[in-house]
Amino acid sequence: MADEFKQITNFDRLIHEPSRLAIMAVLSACENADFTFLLNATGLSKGNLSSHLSKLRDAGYVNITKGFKGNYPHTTCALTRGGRRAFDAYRKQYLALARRLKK
Amino acid sequence: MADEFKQITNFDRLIHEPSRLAIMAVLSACENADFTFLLNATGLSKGNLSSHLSKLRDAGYVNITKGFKGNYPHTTCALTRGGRRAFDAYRKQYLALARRLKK
DNA sequence: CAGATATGGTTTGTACTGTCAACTAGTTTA
DNA sequence: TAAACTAGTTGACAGTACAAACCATATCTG
Repeated sequence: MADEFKQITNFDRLIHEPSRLAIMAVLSACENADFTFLLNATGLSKGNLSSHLSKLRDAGYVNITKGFKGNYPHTTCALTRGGRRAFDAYRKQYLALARRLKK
Repeated sequence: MADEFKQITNFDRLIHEPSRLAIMAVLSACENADFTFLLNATGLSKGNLSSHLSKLRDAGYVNITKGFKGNYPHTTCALTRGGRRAFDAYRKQYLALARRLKK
């Protein structure tokens, strides 16, 4: 039958979590994005976004750069090479299951 | 831009969890399955499978029937109507994101 | 100038969840 | 009768997500 179902349990949970999946999806599309932009794009609360970003940074998936824009602090995020690789791998698994579910 | 990314955070987490997603995917394909079959199909441990099944039953997504097959206890599981509906809804969201990720 | 409000976040607390190891309960084998 | 197997369930523990509170600074408002 299908190892495909077994594969599901191997999804990268760090990415699979909906909040982080949204973040990763946005970042993979936008190349780099600031905190406020992610806030709007994902609909997450600030606290949530902050902690998920920290987790993704700790995993080495995103790079967080803090600086200033005018007088306000300003945080920009981008996928690292590793993050992009991890997301590509996830995407592959995701799409494999999608093909299964389509039928 | 895209509400699609916001939609991600609305995934039904009960189904989205990889272990349960595997279970639901199998059940949606097989119409009804016994414990051992699910064990093999998903690769989960018995304890894990048991507790996830309980959760899905508590949510009203699967129906669990206990009986005997010969002398051994025997548990069969099937999606309820509600479970099938929920899974269909999830599938729709899943595939919508898949289309996004394909590009 | 004092106070209120906005920006851009971080930290904390709580409640939930997933997972594995250990256990129950009965059956077969030798 | 003792060991090993089938078919599960339960308990304990670690990890997580989320909201609410908090912080620092900057800019308006009267």
